[in-house]
Amino acid sequence: MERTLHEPAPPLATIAAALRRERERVGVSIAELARRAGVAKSTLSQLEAGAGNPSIETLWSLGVALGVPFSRLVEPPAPSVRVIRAGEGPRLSADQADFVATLLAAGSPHTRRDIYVMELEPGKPREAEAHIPGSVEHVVVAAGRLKAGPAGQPIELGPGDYVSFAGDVPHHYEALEPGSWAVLVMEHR
Amino acid sequence: MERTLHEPAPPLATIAAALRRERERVGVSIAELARRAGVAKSTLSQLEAGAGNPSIETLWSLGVALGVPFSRLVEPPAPSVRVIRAGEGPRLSADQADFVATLLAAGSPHTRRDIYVMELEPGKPREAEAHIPGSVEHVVVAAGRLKAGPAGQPIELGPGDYVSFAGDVPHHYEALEPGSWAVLVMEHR
DNA sequence: CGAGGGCGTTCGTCAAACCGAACGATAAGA
DNA sequence: TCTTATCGTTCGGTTTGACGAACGCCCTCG
Repeated sequence: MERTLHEPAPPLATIAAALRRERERVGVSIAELARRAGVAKSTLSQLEAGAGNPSIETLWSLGVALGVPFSRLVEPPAPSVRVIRAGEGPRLSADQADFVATLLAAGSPHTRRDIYVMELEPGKPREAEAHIPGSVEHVVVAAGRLKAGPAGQPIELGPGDYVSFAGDVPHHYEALEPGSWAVLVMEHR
Repeated sequence: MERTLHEPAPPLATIAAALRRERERVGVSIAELARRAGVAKSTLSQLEAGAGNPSIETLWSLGVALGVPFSRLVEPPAPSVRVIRAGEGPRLSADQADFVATLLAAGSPHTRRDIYVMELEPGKPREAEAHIPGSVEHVVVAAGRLKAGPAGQPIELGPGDYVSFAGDVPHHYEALEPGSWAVLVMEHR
């Protein structure tokens, strides 16, 4: 499997900046915030200074005391426009099939929806395990032909066709033509 | 430590479950994931066992190696076969532009995500009003070329290209070639 | 002026997160 | 069967993050 992972990126510096930003937004001192969060103010001081590598519990407490969701402290503010050119982006390849999925937009805990571009080649089909209960997969074929669906009732699809099915049972994808690809939206419960 | 009840959920057990779930989704062993993430497998083993309070850097490395956003590891996760053939389905056509959108899957209040297939023809571009605050649009071009994006910074896209941008400001879509179509995922909040 | 109380930083101690090595279990192959 | 590989877990040793106390600083009030 590959590792083309240019994740958003910087964890520690982001946290330092986010802590200071959110704390000043609330309008409270380091000492006061430390009191409310139940952490030593020395710890908080060093965190805002960019030093340190806080534990989850420490950072969680600070998030609660600040009244902001946890993710705001660890993820940089989202750029309004993101572009991922064809072929770019983090790729997840299955070892047992000619199958490459590119993650375009990962769902946050609140949106619960991942968007992939999935490229398949004829031959070995991709047999997918059952995912977590309640997940649903949506597929729109962009080019080529492919057979997809839960085990036992595969559907044959052409360009523009759409299918959705439960993802919490075993299912498979199989390309019928070379160069087939599709947009896959994976929806979680 | 005291915990406010407003905040979503406790982090410790969630992380253990999320790590295991995501790791099995990728289909990789503890040892392998530990290698990729650059952490001791003993650390990962104990984390999945529910013991421990990982540092940000440790958990971040695991998130990168798993190809999932950080927040999915720390916050709880918040049919059955439908087929819509190309050209079928409820169509929404704009009056002022050569633009047809087909609703494939409407988002429930819980999923907050609509999936469309959008067909455009060159000529009059589609100028979209600003939607409700917090909405995000995701576009994957399936065929043709189109220019899309918020007013002022349009992006030119070809097959396979992906772009996402805030939907709560005016934006537009414009086909540059005949027969252009794209998958549009509209995300609400 | 000097006492008091707030602030943010620095320092020494201690618990624990992280690591590497060793362990038993399981599976594939000679 | 014996070997070899990988798996996940457990066990000391080391590193380091969290803590509390002490420090210097700037106010304000007596």
